[in-house]
Amino acid sequence: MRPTAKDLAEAAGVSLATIDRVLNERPNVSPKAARRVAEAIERIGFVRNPAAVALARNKTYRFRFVLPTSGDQYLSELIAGVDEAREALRADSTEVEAARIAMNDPHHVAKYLTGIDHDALDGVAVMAPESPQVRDALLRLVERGVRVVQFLSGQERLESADYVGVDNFAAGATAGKIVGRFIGERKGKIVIVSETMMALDSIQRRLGFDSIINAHFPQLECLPSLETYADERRADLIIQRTLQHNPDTVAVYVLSAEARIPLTAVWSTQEARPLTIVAHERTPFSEQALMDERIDAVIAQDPGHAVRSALRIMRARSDHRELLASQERIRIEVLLKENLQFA
Amino acid sequence: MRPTAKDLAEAAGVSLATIDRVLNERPNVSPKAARRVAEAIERIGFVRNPAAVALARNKTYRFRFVLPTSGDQYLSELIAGVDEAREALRADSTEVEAARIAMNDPHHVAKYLTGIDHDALDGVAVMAPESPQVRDALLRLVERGVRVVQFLSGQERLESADYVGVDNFAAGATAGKIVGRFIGERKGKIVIVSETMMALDSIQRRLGFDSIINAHFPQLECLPSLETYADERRADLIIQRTLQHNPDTVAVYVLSAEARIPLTAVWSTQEARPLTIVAHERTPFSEQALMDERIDAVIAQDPGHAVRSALRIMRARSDHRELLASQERIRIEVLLKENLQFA
DNA sequence: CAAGAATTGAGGTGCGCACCTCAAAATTTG
DNA sequence: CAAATTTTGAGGTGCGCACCTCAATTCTTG
Repeated sequence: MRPTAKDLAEAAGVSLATIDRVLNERPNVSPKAARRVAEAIERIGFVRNPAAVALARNKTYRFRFVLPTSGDQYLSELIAGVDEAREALRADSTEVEAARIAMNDPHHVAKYLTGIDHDALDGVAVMAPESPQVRDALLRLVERGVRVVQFLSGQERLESADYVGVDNFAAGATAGKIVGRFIGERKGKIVIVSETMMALDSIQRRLGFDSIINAHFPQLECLPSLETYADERRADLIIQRTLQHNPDTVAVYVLSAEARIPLTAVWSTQEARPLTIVAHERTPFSEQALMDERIDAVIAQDPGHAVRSALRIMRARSDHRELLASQERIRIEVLLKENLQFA
Repeated sequence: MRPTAKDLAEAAGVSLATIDRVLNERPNVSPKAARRVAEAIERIGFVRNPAAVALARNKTYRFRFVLPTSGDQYLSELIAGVDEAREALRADSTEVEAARIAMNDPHHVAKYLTGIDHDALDGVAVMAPESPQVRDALLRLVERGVRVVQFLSGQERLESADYVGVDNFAAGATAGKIVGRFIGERKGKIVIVSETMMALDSIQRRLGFDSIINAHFPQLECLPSLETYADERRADLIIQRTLQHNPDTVAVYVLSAEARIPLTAVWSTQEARPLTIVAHERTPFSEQALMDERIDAVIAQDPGHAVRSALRIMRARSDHRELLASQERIRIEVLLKENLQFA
């Protein structure tokens, strides 16, 4: 039989009350008693029954995802992931919500974060661009006892918070390797498109991409990043112009999550010439384009996994529990037409 | 406040005893009462508290992985995954064990499976090659109330069991696409090595690989599969001979989980000539070879994820619970040097 | 309509732990 | 050494549910 707290009390030669004080880190425990209990835990292999703990505590957890208002299909996938998790966790006394706020003004984001009621919320997963104000607001949240996860965004990593997402330098490098190897011996230029190069993740992806191309594929030349600012007209214009000025373009790399606008522009200008095209994130658009062989590869991070991972982390931190690191590593996935695997 | 069984009883206008009968599918419930309870569950949004259920049931789950005795590094990774899961689930009254049995004689495997004590075990995850006898033994286990998962192996899929693992045809196709695109325009032959072509998964991978090469890369020719039978001497011999007879070889595809023996043979014969090499499964060997750029890509299925998935499935089946399908899909990962991401 | 069967309700117990109170014992302090 | 303080123990309650018993009620069936 698995030992209970009562068995532990006997083994340690103390009362149940003292066991309770030790296990729940209550005050008024002598070092001697603490030692005896710790030793007994080791000796008899005591492990608290999480079901009993959960029942006795009878606590409901509240976690919030803070996501941008703007955003295209990938954001929808994320929202879907949050909804799915909310349903799945309803049974476990865990409330999951998603807030959408405008991310263009860091001051506004910081204000929102500061305004969060810290005893109504156990954790937040924040997807916001880097800014000192946001950074400070996050730190203050942590100080007030809210578990913070930096979520899929190009934030400077905080010591006191967890990060969920891929290494964007590596993601860019992976894209670079795929582009380089798919093109082969041919010489030519690579058009690189981004929504904005202000974001840290875009910068890191670009750096990773360039590092591989420069080191391994000297016959290829990366053009300066084109920024669409999520503006369709602007995207059409600059992409058309760039492709016309560079008839020796052999590849297009879209490093933002949303590839629809730039690639539509590419395909409208450029009908016959075969380009190697690599984009980021699995969305209905990129899925379809992979199936149609209009995109060669997609570098992705699974949004559902990211959401679940953030929740597991916040939950574990709330309970002062360890977590299984290997399960929380978000993979840099390489998707081809062949390994899409629809469920 | 979240509704409890008591609230549900009130809402349905029945007693707690009837609620208990309905929830736990006990006999002697009139259709009328069942309907009233079902309606009330919907109406007030009742969800059983899993912590309370677990505590009251006070059941310990026992799951066993049945793995082959032979096998190299990938099997070690699997065992490590099982060990990790065992530790993680110890708290949840779940015992996880791994049994190693010889898989060469299907009769022996079937006998082992038949000998399993079905009330001492809640579920088994079996990694065994296809055979009618094993298939029947698994079916009998299911009939006796043991949850069965067909685990990472080329079994014919059973209706009454779950499958954890990738679609091997798609995995082979993915390998084919990578090989084809990495080689580019060049003409040449592809050496394909397998431990054995008796296994269903090897056959499926080969079919997937061929289908892509034939359809998209007519300049490449797939040679007949070389079978090593896990014999180092034999591998050296046949691989050397094949490479010498086919000086126009441009790629090697190893479709078994263990790439060490065949690739060592390749590298020893073939020093200078640059070959595109694709193998399966992430192991210390394949990791190192990727880092050293002696392998170009690895097609992998995460063993840790597979183990956790199998356990989640067996647990959910035991509790008659639904599970989150999206979480249980094992991805066909494409690993390059760039996206290895050491933890 | 009576006897049998099926259904329902009331009530109790226990799962393992958190959280609380109060008194007793041990230790520290002036 | 006495008083103040800290530490410890005993004991109780409740979390939400599963599982059990027994009596009361309703429904079948010949």
